[in-house]
Amino acid sequence: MAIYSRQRDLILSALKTALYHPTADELYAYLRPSNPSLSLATVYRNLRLMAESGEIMRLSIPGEADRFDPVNDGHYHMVCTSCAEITDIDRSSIPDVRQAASDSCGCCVTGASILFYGVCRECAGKRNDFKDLN
Amino acid sequence: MAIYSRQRDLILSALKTALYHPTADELYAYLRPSNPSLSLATVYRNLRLMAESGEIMRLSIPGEADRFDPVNDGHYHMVCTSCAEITDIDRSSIPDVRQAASDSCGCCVTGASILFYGVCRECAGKRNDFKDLN
DNA sequence: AATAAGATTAATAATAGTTATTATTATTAA
DNA sequence: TTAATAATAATAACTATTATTAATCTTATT
Repeated sequence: MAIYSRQRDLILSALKTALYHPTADELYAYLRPSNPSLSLATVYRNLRLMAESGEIMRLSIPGEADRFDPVNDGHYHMVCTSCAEITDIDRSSIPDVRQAASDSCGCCVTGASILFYGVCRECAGKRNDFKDLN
Repeated sequence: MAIYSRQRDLILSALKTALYHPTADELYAYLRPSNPSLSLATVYRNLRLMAESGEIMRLSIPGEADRFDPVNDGHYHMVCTSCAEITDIDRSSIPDVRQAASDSCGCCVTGASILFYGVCRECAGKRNDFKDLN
């Protein structure tokens, strides 16, 4: 998808600059001050278009607003159950489970979306400090 | 969680009787005729309570309403990209990828929610019949 | 450069899914 | 039995997202 509009370009570069995985609304809040005429619907629409074209990655976490990742190489994500931060997990480090799924259900499994849950390093560190908090 | 109310009992047994993975709204539509005073919010609330207590399983599929599974043994699911039907996939038939994820991100991964995508057997069969439809 | 065709926008309305509120009713415990 | 607690029905409210539409911007063509 060619960059066709200033707004799409803005949204994509904001997403690429972000150090986390923002929601549509967070991107909007970030861009709004410097682009007062930007519309929230435009943010949603362009994120959807870019996700559909495979240019970026949509990240659905149950019970939360969708988040977006500028890197679409099929990598996975881990959600910290303590602070909700999202950590990237390289795809190549996870064994492919699609064949096992195909064998199990007797049909052709072509994709697998995995969301890991755990405690991120920062939160794990904090846990060790609990004794200091008492 | 003990069965405390007639409504919760109703909702749980309807879910157990269902031959698929219904949404809150579908359960409501199913129960309403025989229980005209049942409230949709009651269905949502009880499903949420039972999912939180681990009695049932909430199934989030991006872009769709949440679905529910009466069996909470951590099994996985496959969504047919053709007809949207959901097939259960036994947990034991899929290699555990949590350790690989832990190793990759350097933190403790305790859970993995996997949603497989593919074509169910019925739809795969239909595909072979395309020639008959022309 | 002018212009016509088509795409994109801003603004806002609308929708879907879900949760919150509240007065009332049911359940449990004393 | 009665007080305390919890659940309900009905409905309002909320959040995330998409649809609508008139106006504006792009692009290709003259």
